[in-house]
Amino acid sequence: MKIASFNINGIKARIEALSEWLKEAEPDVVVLQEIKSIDENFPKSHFEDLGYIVETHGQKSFNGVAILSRLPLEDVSRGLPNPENAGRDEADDIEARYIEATVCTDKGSLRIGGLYLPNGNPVDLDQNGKPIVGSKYDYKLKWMARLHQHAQALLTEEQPFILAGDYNLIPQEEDAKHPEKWSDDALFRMESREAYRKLLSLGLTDALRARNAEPETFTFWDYQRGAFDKNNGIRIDHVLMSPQAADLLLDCQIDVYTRAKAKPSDHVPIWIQIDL
DNA sequence: ATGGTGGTGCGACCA
Repeated sequence: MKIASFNINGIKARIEALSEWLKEAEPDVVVLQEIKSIDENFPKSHFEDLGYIVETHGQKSFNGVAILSRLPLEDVSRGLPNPENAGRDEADDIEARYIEATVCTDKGSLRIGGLYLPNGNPVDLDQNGKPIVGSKYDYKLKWMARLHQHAQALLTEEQPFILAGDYNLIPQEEDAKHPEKWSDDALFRMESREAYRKLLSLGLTDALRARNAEPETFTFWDYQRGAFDKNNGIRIDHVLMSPQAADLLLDCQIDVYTRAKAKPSDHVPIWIQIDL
């Protein structure tokens, strides 16, 4: 089974590029981020005609995630659980950033979480250097804490799962062409990286690093200043795998070539092949 | 070096 993650930066602008890549790459399941569309406006039938089931979790103008699958999906859920505020504060879930479903085959099933982690910029700190409550950076870190709790809950179920998407997170210096330029950025700051490291230390495997040790392996290049031509990129789209899922991992690749095509997203797809 | 580009949806806001 081939499973991919792709931040498309707007379904309306990317319908051609996404369709072309689906035909070339033939993934069985794709999690999409930044569909920037409400559910009603997502071109569902277009992708159904290409052989995919479509499940969306959209919102107007910003964010929005989706799952496309050639295989049957079960138990689709939208939004990340919010244990701290369950039933009391819906504000944390206004932004559509998480969708999850189980994909079933003859050999077994796999739970797939598709996520669009908050960017977190600008970084607003108080006099003590702590993120100001209610700021974008605070929202990012709190969202990461919720993701951590959710991953913990999934691990206790002992079911193979993956968490794939745009993490808006540069894990290490080697994941940026110019790491020094990112030192105060929410994508690379200490608090963000620490939260990511803690998530991994639950026992999750970074699929790309498990299969690929090549330097300068990026998934995002800014549209400005010819960033792609200079390979001035960052690795922020990740596929994390539970121990049971990681045992099935066969390959992990990044489809860099899509960034050189007409009307590209600023991100490129990352995919895994698993023995399922 | 100041978002310089690009997306959404029609005025800003987001990345």
